[in-house]
Amino acid sequence: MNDSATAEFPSVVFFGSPEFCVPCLEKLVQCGSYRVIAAVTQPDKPAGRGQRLTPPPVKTCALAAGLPVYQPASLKSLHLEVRNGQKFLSGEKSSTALADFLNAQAPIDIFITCAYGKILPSALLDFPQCGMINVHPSLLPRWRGAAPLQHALFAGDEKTGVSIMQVDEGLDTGPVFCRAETPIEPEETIGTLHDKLALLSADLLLSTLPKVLSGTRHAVPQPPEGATYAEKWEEDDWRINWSEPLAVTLRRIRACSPVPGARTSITGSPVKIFAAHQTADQNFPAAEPGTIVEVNKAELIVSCRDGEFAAIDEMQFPGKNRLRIAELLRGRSFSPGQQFV
RNA sequence: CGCGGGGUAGAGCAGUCUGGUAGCUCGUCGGGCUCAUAACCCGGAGGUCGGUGGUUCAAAUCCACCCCCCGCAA
Repeated sequence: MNDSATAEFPSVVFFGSPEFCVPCLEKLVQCGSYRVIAAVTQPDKPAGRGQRLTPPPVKTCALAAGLPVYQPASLKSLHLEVRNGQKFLSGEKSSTALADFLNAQAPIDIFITCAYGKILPSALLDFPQCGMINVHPSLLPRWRGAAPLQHALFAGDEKTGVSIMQVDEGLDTGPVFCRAETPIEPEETIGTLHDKLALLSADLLLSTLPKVLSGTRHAVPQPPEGATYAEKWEEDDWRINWSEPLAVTLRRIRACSPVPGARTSITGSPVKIFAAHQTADQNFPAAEPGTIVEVNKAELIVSCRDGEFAAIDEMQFPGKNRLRIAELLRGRSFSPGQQFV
């Protein structure tokens, strides 16, 4: 056992699952200033075509870095007790191995979480010296919760960002150490925003972590005013309602592009729309929302509410590739009067 | 073995059920018309119909296996 070389580095355990938090884990490992002793992530799940068991991205990243990986199905049973001034975790079933591991590694300096995807019990929050901090991709207290990126984009916010906070019992309610802002560009999609904030998260984490560990940065409670919750971004949110104002429809499309794709349907066939814009020329006959008012070689123009018109730029039919509108129109014909529903 | 769709010219598609000359829109190349054009007219090039094997006088089409892509559901 020779840990004299590493003993001086703060020890951390990383809790995270999706692609979004991979840059955080990568930078944490690569910067060489921390002893990342394990990654905790969701269990492998059947995913994709064929339902093959698929590891969460964080697992793949952690294994590549040679880190131990724990994937408890549940953390609910974790319990903390103090014996002779020493903290001990105990857990049942799937969390037993993690509890044993953490006890063996104690004392641990800090737990870091980012998009782990499960509620973390208070027993865990109290175990490390500095508790647990969370990297949350919004400007807290705005957009606490599961889908802050989509909601910031869909609400038409002009800026968003990343907050690093002390985790407490509530849902993203803990005091905030540090925030970083970034503008939401007019053409921003969930894809571009995701990538941007994933990198910003990693940068902010690395710049904030030393101050948190040294106690030189204190967390400030979130102001109660301005708190909003970003519910999960689900199927209802993906569906285009052509009776909504055009601006809402365009933001919905951007908040769903490239995944999962904003849904609508035409002539009985479901379709996804990935990009659209407001037409410069608004000189089309008034028509029911969702009605095709103009089709030519390069354009498919749809009526929305209030005499506004959307030109569809990218669309996909089931079983087919996602296509720019001009390509799609070569193999498929539409006529004015047809309805998107 | 989760369910389903698909692979045909550079792009997007039809043709497959009911086997019998390889087709459409666009692009591309050449020519024409025009003050001009992304418009229009004429002409050309470009395909071993995803792969392998089988059935047949004959396979894009029917049968078997394989490869790749996409959608749904989780």
